[in-house]
Amino acid sequence: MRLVPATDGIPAGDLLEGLNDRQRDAVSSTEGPVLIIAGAGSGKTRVLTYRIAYLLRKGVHPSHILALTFTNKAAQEMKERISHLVGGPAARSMWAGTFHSIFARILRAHADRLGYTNAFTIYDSDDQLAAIKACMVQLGINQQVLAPSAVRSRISNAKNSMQSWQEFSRTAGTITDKQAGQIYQDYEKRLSQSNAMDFDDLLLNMIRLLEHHPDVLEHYHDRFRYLMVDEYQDTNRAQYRVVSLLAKKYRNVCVVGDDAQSIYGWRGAEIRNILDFERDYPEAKVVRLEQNYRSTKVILAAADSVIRNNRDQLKKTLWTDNAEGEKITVLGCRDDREEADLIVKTVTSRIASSGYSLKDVAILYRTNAQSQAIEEALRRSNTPYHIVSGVSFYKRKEVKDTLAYLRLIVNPADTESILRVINEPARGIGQTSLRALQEYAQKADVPLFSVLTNIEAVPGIQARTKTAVTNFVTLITNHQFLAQELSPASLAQSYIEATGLMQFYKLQDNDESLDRWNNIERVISHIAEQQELDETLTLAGYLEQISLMSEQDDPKLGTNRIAMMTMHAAKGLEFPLVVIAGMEQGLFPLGKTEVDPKQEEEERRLFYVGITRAREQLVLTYAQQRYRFGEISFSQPSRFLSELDKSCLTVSARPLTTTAAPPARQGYTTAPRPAAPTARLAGSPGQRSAPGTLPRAPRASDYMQTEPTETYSQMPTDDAILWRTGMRVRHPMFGVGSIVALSGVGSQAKATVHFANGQRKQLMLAFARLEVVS
DNA sequence: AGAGCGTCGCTTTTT
DNA sequence: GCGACGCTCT
Repeated sequence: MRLVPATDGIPAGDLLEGLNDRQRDAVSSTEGPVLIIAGAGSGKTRVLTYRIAYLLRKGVHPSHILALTFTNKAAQEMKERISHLVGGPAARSMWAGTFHSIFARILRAHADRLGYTNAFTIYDSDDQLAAIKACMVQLGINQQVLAPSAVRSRISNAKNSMQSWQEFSRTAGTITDKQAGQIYQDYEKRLSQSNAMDFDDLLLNMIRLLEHHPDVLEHYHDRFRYLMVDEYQDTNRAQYRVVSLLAKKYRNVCVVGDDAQSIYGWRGAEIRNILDFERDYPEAKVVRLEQNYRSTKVILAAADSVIRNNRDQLKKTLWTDNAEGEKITVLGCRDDREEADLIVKTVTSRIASSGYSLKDVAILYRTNAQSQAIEEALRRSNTPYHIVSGVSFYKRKEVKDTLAYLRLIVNPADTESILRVINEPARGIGQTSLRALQEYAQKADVPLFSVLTNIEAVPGIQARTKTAVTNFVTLITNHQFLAQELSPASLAQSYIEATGLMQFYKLQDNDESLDRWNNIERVISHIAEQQELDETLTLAGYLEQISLMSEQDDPKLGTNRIAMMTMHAAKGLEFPLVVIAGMEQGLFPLGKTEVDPKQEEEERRLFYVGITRAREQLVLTYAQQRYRFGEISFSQPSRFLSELDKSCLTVSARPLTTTAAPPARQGYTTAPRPAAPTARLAGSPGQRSAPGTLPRAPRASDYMQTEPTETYSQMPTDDAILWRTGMRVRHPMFGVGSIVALSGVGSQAKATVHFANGQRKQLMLAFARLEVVS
């Protein structure tokens, strides 16, 4: 629904046309604190972007606006939409990004004030865990008794609520608490010695910076005169604190959120922040956006019937002018495999009957593990799909090793990275030596790297090991030097070659090691690509981008395939047809939520988020048994199903296995299925779900041809290009060349390319980002 | 020092 | 069902 022509040069007043009264109010209330309670589908993003555009049209300089979001995707979208409204240059010079990336940028500029250098490394949760384990080893704390991951979440929780290790230890009662406090203390020391910050530190250090350096605070007060915070219900105490600090002078702070969509409590988010806004800013203007433009009446009613079961909820009434819509289908299945097949069957038949195209469909689930069974079913039926998960590539061992090597160029003090790669590939620097070196570093109170550079001074290290260490140090320092003159991509290329990592995988020459080798190539190509997009890109900048990224860049956007993702990842998105799979006790709601009503409420809000992603049709499925942790487990339908308003539902308790049943999986039998226990769900168990048709305007996608002949996964198998020898191609790194030979088939297909610069390379077509040059 | 084998725990969700 | 980790053997 495009309400305002997105052209440049319209006066500010025209931005308000086509908005409803409440939206207009929210957009034009630019001065002073504003709280916008934005229900699902109420045009929140539009209001936010229009509000910024409105400010700009009023003459506010873009650099005086700061917009904080929760995900990169949201920030990206906001910038794009603003540049449509007011033009690219203005949009580019305003600051919009995630809390973490904006703060990282500010902290780099003032790192010296806090005792870091501006080359500081950002530790992800795996680095955190490695550091915590190392601390525990040094403290002699048994990891069987106290799980490192438990310590990590306790430290993170403490940091999120701005509790220092001193405070943490002071309030520690039990022995475990005291141990955790000790680990917290050592961990902090370890990170600062590594010139590293974890995610939580990006927030905490921002607070320290603003609180202890009045000149810096003053500077940012005048810099950011208008603050905007999206998804305010997901902010934690530390984020809240930064926002209050920044808003203190001008008090032009506008926060947008929906308490019903708060789903990050496990990460320290405080709904309290949104509930307390009016207390913090008594003069605040409160705007409620309650008209929903997204969903049918049925879907809204269903969502409302669920969320009503939560106690802690701001009262609001969502309504819509949209059509009544179709009832929600609930499908009971025998097991996860049948569930997957049924989802595919239902989706494909609705695509045929309702004129949807593949990209109109989303399959949502609670845990990533559930995607597997559904993926298989989609692949069997040759239905193109796309998994929004993103992180997995960067979690691979070889990718992490590569990045660790690169991080050491920028910040050699990074102990976690040293330990990760110093013997990868094996260089004869074993655990015994490493332990000695670390102990020495700790006693001398210096970073591990400086011990390595001065290895001769360390007693008790074998001569052979010393040579190996010296070579390792030289490898890094040499390339650090080279970094001055080479571009990030060329540097990475020669450096990673020199580490022996690629050679190591190449020599093994099996499918798996070749895969790993290719993944390393992909990282290097990726740097080359990014460098092409941004000529000023530095290696440090690239690494920061990677460490703060989520499922951001979405190469499959706009392609016609079914989307699969967790409900968390689906927040902020919408689809005409949504399937939510795995509606079972123990899976959704996940875990043992009976014991913790607060947790159950969060799960319920997550369900609310899932339901409200749907515009027209919603399908819910559950299975009586499914594979979990490698074995079959049995479960009851989710209690959330019974909370849904019965008048919204159509239930098919017995799945319709009209076509030949899939062959039974090994390990269990396909005995005749007993009637599903769904009598309490709705009045008509066993009724066939008949998808009716919701009248709607034809859209472009209706006429698009879909050819479900290829299988896609999240790995970059590009839409089939017919490669031929003699073809002219471009590689992001090596430039233009021509294909001189082809070998292998399918995912193993390789091309030998002769590049214009004289290089000859064999490249895996599935991975190398080759473009055809015409 | 490093390879090989067995055990354990694990899956929430993300910056 | 898989991967990370620890123990043992060479």
